[in-house]
Amino acid sequence: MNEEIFNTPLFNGLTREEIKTLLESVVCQYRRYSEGQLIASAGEVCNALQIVLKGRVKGEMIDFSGKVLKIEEIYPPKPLAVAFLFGQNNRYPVTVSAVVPTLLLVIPKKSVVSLMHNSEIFLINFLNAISNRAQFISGKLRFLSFKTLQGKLAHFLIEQDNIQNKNGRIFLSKTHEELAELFGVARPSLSRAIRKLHHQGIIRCFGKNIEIINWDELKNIGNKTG
Amino acid sequence: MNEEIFNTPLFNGLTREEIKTLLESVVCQYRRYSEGQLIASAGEVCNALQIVLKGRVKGEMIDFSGKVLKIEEIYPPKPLAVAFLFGQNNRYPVTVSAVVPTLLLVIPKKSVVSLMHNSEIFLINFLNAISNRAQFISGKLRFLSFKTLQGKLAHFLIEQDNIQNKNGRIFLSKTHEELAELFGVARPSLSRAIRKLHHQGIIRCFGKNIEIINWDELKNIGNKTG
DNA sequence: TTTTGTTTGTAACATTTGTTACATTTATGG
DNA sequence: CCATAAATGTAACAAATGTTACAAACAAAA
Repeated sequence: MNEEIFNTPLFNGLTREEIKTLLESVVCQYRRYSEGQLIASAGEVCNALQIVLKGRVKGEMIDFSGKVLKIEEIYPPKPLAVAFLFGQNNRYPVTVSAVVPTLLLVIPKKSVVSLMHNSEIFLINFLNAISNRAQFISGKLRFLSFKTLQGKLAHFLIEQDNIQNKNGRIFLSKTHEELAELFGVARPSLSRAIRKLHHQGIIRCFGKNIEIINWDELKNIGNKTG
Repeated sequence: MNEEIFNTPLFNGLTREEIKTLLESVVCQYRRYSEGQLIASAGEVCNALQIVLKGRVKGEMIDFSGKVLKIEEIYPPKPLAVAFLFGQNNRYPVTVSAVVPTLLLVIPKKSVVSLMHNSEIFLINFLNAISNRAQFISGKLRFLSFKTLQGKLAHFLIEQDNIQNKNGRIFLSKTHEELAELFGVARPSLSRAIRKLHHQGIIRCFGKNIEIINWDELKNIGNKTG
């Protein structure tokens, strides 16, 4: 039995013995994939829970015209597409393949239901997993709902201040390039937006450190959402 | 017992008797709200499942500066914030209030867990509800990821054709105003985008009817995502 | 230190979208 | 049928962002 199984958030709060017993009570299997091998195509029905135990897996969105668009990577010991096992349209939204040699634990939908019946802890963990996913996407969506770049930036800075809790002194752990990517804009545009806030006397910049000076104004800018 | 309870998707596949028995086995209550009354504030911990049985409920997002931003309305017999009952950050993302006099069925989180234990059908229904929500948001996110208006429009038209399945003949059930709102752009901008596709010979317009002529080009436009 | 590559600042210009305004068409009620 | 309101087409201009290019600053390695 692979060691990573015991670290999966889905089995959080269960002892090793309990996990073993649970898994022995249902049908499930290991599956190995070689580098680059296809795991599931976008649109394919998702009828099993898959947990990455070794290696790495990526999801790619393929466009109407066949161009590859976006990538999300999943590392052990995380499950894969939890929010697409149930629901009306339970199909993979992306094409999934192994980045490196990968080991998956595959648990058929029926077995997942059995597990939820046999263990309330697993049930709660599974609900948490889906909910976390929904909440994560929901946050992203809210972020994108800010129409202007200034709005996104202001929102981001305020959020970062909440997280870092350094009283208006924020350290950017990402490069401008990465931030621009996150915001969905070009890098020079982000530079401009930062410069503008600086010139307006709302923030002060020292390299990767930013200090918020005028809170009221910053919050007002975050205002314009659409 | 309110009639709408038997129509809730969460009790789909259960007989009236089964639903009655189930609900009598757990703690839950009705709650009435008058017009405009606050049901839950954004940020408040969500520790009960709420089902709208009568009336109407709205969710409003409130901004850093206190301005109201977006509204989503929920009608009977739908549940409220299913994706925020579990998960790490199980707090209401929006402020919820009653639009008209409203009756809610409130089922505490613990009772929900009991229900899932007592009825596999309810369990599956609940999983479906959360998953549907996640899938819905996920789709919206993918939609917003198209950077250009032309891209969004192209994506929308192709999607509509898939849904309506009329071989490239699409009927718009929404006004341009509503579509523009959906796309997050101004109405004249949407008009321009449509006109452009028209002038390029990619689509033909007859009032609310649109016909796709050049599929390849349309798909190529949807290509530009970011 | 020098060298090299990465990150950042900034400018000029192109493109896209927003805003406003108004004419035209299309529904709707009387 | 007319009268009115709503929805749509379109133009002119403003504002925001993308694109490209290059220089300056910084970091890591030789």
